[in-house]
Amino acid sequence: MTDPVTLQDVADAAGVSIATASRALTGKNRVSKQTVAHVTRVAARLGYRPNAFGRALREGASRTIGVVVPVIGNPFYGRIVHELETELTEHGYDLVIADSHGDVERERARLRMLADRRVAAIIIVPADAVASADALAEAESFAPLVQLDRRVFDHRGDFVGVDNDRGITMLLEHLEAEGAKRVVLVASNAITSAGRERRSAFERESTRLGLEVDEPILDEFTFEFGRSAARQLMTRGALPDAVVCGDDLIATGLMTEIKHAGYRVPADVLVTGFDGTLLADICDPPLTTIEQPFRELARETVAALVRRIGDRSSAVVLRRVEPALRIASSTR
Amino acid sequence: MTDPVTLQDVADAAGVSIATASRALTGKNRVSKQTVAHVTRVAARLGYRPNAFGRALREGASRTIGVVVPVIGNPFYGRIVHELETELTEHGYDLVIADSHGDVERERARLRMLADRRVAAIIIVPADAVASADALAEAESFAPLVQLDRRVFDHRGDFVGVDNDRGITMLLEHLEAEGAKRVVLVASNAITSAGRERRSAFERESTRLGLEVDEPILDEFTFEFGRSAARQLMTRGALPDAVVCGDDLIATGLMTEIKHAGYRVPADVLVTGFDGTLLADICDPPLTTIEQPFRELARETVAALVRRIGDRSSAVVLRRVEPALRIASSTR
DNA sequence: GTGAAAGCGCTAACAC
DNA sequence: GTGTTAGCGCTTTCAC
Repeated sequence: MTDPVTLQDVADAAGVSIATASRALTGKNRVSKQTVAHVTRVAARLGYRPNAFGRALREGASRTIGVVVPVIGNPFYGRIVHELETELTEHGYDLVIADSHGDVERERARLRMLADRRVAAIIIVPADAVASADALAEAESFAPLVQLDRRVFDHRGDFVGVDNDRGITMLLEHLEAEGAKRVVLVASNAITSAGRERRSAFERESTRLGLEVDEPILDEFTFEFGRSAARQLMTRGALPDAVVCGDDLIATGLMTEIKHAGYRVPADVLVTGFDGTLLADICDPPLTTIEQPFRELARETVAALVRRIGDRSSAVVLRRVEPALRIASSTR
Repeated sequence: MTDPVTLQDVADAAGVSIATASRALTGKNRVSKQTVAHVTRVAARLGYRPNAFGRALREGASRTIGVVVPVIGNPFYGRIVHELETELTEHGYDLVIADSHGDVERERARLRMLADRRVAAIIIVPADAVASADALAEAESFAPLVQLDRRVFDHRGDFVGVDNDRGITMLLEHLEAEGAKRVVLVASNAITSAGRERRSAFERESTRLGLEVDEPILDEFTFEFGRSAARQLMTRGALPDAVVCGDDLIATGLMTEIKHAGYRVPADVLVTGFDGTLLADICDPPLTTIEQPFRELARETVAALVRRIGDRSSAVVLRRVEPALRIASSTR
């Protein structure tokens, strides 16, 4: 580890002042072409890399975006982060990732960390639609903030997410067309806007379509819960015609356990997921699910962010992106 | 967004000097308990947050670790990153994530970004066991660096990874015990140490066990390739007794396509994966695979990192972690 | 077109 | 136990 080369070193080696070296390298001000070429060459020869702290300290802001998600290991968020990384890199931003583990206190701590680092802005999938409010408000006093996928009810701020209502509606209409008469919802009981939206759409649409609705089973977004929900469902007696799951993870867990008990999907029961992750392709039968437009979500989120960074007082953005119904063998 | 509160603001409001305020808040030097309490209270009231740049600039290093993985969206790396996040946070470090997209040039760019940010150290899963050498050497001149999961052949540096040789050996012994006589390898052709190790272990052990070996099919670590490999395999004529796949993603893709063509797993052919991700539980039948000890890998990596940060000249660490064979229905 | 110098926020060495 | 001050690397006035 050699001593880092500073701008002063470059200036000395090039025989110019540090100011000229700075101007030559950033290219922002009038410097002779000759000097620019010379300094650039010297910098390259010395292996000069600008110190991001010096620059950020001076400029009062970094070129870094903080991203907070509940669980990076969840395929859905993994995919989201991947797309955000691609999109942000194209805009010249770096990414700092934080994992809230779905816990509000941890989320607060991670947001403070991002604030300390003077990130240019924050993208967050809030852990809780109610309890995250304080931490979000605090964070927003430090940096522009955009909510992704879920939003906090009391927080007036930018939001980009899929149209959950539309997704559930498409699923139920599809199930009804496939002949389902009795349905049940298996989802997370975490207090999230996405969960609420999906649940209320489920209730409204099942009524509208004249479907019989069993008592929902609610817990968390995990494969394990999907399995446990299946067991609960089977002890209730006759299975409903269709199970609408909160996400692909729950759906695959549930399907695994149901098949294990000797039932067949879709012959005995239809099953649907939500998100359109890889899991939906991998399970057997492949899962009918709602495809989240990952690329578009990332693009819209970054667009909102850039707008917000440019003008903190611009109108609040509430962007609903259209999902797609992906029909597979689990429902026909 | 109110103007950020600086240490000077706190000092003024508390009626002490900036140095005292600094000492009171960092708690590193002798200050009266009274002053500490007072300054702490004032800082909290003002909503003071230390500027990480000022601190890092002064201290010459940040409390941030850079992590570079090929694809964050891949469940295996998603899981790895999640565990690293947990472990690093416990040590008081933050995490900056970068995605190399498996591309050497992009990897170089991301490593430079991390160097610019003066990360305290770097954890990397190199994209290429040969072509990544230059970028790694350059990065290591800026910050301590630990390789995880894969290593660069020409790079003498710390490495933590699973014992791939042992994993493949366990798989083949298991397959042989299940009666397999003819086997084939379906894996990535990317030049990675893990790939090489698994492949040479496959060749050596299949010979040792007296197994007949078909020509391997090599491409990339994706679900899609798994499917395409299955099609290639089926056009060759009679299927082998067992297919050993480079990772769970390939295995699940392959299994999907094989079943689609009417073959049964494990009745017609045995299939194994590698990594022990969620995918192995979700597919049907569940996949026999090699379980990577994710927690332990993360722990060992961070331990090596901390050691290296503490003493840049300490002996090179080459840590092989023991995998476990997880037997499931795909092989019996 | 270029140089000198101030200052971003912080910590630590040095006084007292 | 507390205050004063230098300086980390950088950009940007302000002179010339």
